[in-house]
Amino acid sequence: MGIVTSAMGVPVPMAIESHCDECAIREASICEVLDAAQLARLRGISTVVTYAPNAPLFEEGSEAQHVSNVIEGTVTLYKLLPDGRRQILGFLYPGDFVGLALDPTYGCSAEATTVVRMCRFPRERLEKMFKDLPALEHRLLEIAGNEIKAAQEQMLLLGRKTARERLASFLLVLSRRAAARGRPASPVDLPMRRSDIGDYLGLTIETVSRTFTQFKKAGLIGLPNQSQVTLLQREILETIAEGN
Amino acid sequence: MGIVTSAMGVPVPMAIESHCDECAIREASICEVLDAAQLARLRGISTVVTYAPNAPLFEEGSEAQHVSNVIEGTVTLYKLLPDGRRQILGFLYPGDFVGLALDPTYGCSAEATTVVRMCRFPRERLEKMFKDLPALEHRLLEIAGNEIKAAQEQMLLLGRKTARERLASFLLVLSRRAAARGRPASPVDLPMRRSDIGDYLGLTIETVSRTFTQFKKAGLIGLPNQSQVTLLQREILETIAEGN
DNA sequence: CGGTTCATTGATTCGCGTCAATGCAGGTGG
DNA sequence: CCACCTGCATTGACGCGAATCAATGAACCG
Repeated sequence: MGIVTSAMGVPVPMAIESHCDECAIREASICEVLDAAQLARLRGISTVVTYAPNAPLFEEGSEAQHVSNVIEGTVTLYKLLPDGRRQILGFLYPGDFVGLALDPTYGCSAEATTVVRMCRFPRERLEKMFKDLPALEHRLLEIAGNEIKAAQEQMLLLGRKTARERLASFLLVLSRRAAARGRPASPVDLPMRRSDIGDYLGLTIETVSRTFTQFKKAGLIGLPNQSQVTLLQREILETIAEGN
Repeated sequence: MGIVTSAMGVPVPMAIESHCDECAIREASICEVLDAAQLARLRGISTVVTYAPNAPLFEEGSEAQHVSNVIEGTVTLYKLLPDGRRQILGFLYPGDFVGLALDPTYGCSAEATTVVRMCRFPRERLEKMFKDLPALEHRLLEIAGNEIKAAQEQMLLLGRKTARERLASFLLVLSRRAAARGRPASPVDLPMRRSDIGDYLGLTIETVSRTFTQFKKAGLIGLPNQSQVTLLQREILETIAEGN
């Protein structure tokens, strides 16, 4: 493996690879809309980089030099208040897109939750490529639309749902997401810590923990270990998540 | 003026006009990136519609037939939980864009807050036009990026800020928005009701009201009437909004 | 084995929600 | 012109859900 942090504390990728022939997520990423020739051009400007867990990818307000696709692992996007309060905006999984193509500065910070491999494009070069590959821009607009919808759902959650409703919603989203990727819908993986879940749902660690045990005692979920949840009563969880 | 609601309760536009030569918001809307010839094509598929206050524009989950630009008035976007809890996702002002171009169903509901005039495009026809006018799609991607950033800021507010911080943030955003449109930054207009502010900030009417009077007593704002706020101590409000 | 990190659980506090009353402006009809 | 409504905003009293503070457990690791 490689360097994770330079002598000056500046984060740098752990490792840099190069190709995308056997890319595991190609059909889920921005490349899916391109034919072979176009893909070759895109590959020309892409680099695969690897980050260690907890490595910062970029910080809010800094110049957005790259735009990336997650290939492996999960990435946490968040914003901070000056006193340290944190709001996690999302957890990105393989296939997810990082960095708005057209904005020259990042609106939030990002760090690797697990070991992360990403396919990275220099933002400016990608942008120039839009002129020749309108399909690429179309695809990004599609992705942006999905993100907006997800953000709106999250605003409903943060503004109006109770702790129980938030956690139930969270578990179901993870479960559906896993199913959509061909993974089992039920033992749901939680690659993040309780504090991350809390910061994502606008709750404290303690409330997250208490709500987990409450669900467990009610027979709605099983907690085989800290990072897995079995959904035992999916329908009841769904009712809870919708606020009934 | 025209019909506001048909006999069957189906909402229909109050009035329909036609041109966009003296459009007040052209440079702020999606049209700004087009030259005269392109604009003529776009105009060909556009209609100006007017809605009365409280008229519903569309409902979550329904088919997205149009995509529009607000010309005049303000629009409220929101989501509901089955028991009636409401989260307002945003207030749209002249120049703002309604409806993600690429999604065939609406992810939220919308209604007119005031009298509203909008420039409306049939979604499918607009989409077809993308092929010839890539600049249009580029502009939409830009708009989507701004919306994502705003949504992220709002998630921070809803998940982590206190009532005071939320209201201060809200007033400042409105003030900056007004200034950016060449209006005075200080007596801020509140075209929406207290309950709308509450549903936008994830608070109750009462908390919004109490926080207003708290700010007023502290000399931070003035409340000449129910729908206007004078920002007397902008810097202090800014400190509060950032969480200090 | 002690140290570190994270999760759980309990006791208590507190900010905001809930419930209820009052105020206030605009509109309508007598 | 006034009495009365209606819709909103304000204010107060009280309660609750989640935060805070604090202790204990559990897993992992050098």
